[in-house]
Amino acid sequence: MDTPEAIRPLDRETKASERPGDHKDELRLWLRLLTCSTMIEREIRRRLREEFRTTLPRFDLMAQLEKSATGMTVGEVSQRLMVSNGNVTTVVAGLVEEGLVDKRPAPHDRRVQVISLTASGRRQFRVMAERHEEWIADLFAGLGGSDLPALMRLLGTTKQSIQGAIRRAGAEAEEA
Amino acid sequence: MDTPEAIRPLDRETKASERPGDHKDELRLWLRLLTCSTMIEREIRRRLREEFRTTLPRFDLMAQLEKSATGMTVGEVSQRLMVSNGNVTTVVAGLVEEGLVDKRPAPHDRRVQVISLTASGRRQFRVMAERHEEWIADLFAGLGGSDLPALMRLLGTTKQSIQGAIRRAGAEAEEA
DNA sequence: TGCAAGCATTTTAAGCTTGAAATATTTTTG
DNA sequence: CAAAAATATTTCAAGCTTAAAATGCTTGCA
Repeated sequence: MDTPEAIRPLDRETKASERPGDHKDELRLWLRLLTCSTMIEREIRRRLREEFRTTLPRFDLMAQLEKSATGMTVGEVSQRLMVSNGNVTTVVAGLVEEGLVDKRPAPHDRRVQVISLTASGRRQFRVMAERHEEWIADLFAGLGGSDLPALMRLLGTTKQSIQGAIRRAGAEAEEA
Repeated sequence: MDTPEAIRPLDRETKASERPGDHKDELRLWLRLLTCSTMIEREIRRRLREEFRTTLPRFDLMAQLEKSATGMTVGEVSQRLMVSNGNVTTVVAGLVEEGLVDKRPAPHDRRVQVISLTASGRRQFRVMAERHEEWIADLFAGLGGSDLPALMRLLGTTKQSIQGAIRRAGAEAEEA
């Protein structure tokens, strides 16, 4: 009742250009991307909780720290993880509490805090990271041989597209 | 110093099967998927806040309700949105407060609450949905003509792969 | 030198999210 | 029919997240 006959014929056209102002395909794509991402994230959270009694934010933070031998500042971590500074402060506090992470002021600039894994943190992370890698491989196991690189490439293009759009929006706000 | 010569040659091989136990490609794919999803989500949240003083959870909830003429139960919404029941309760409370959503007990089963958009809610949602669709189209604007359906297809395969893995994990837990 | 501007981090207030426990109702079963 | 099991929702406690304000330090400049 809300799909008038007059519009029907266009349903077979997939080119957005032939349906000016209609972007349902992009919307569907976004929905599907979000669904995949959400399902994986939920499952990883669940398994981290079940198997290691920890959370995804903590795991992600430790993963960043593990990559750096010398430690990272709060600012660096927050940029890498794409979360706010305050967020890093909070999550780090929990990890310090558990003795997995070390936090000390930088020697030359007392504003800066340097965060690093403790020996115990590094040990525990290695165990979790190995399991995590298996979980991810398992979740993507249904993709055929050529699907993986193809998806990788398309998501690369997508990432650039997103960054471009965000940059455009930012530049627009700049002009004011 | 932590990349011994002996391992180097394999770096050119992309087939995981030739590096038993290694799933770095899947890991990179997951990271990229998550990055895309996170960047879009953050940008949409930002624009919803700036332009409409609202949040993504509220928008998503209204979007579900808009699809149903007769209203939906809390359980239905929570399943569709893949969030907990308690979450729906909270977000609905806010929307009822603002007069955008209506909530009433189902006539035949007093455990059930039926949620629906008010006239005002429906009106406001239409405006937001139109802008939202434009934003998404803009974010994906950098994808070439064939990229969109290709990505759609690959994400479909991915979704099935994930669902399979989650089902397997669930069945495993069942056996205990 | 002294002070203004800039930076890195923390704090704060508000809202989202979850899993689990509690509540209220309906359905099943003995 | 009554008790038990199942179901729908809400409440609760804990933790995550953010933007904005506050704090404390450094740097550049007059």
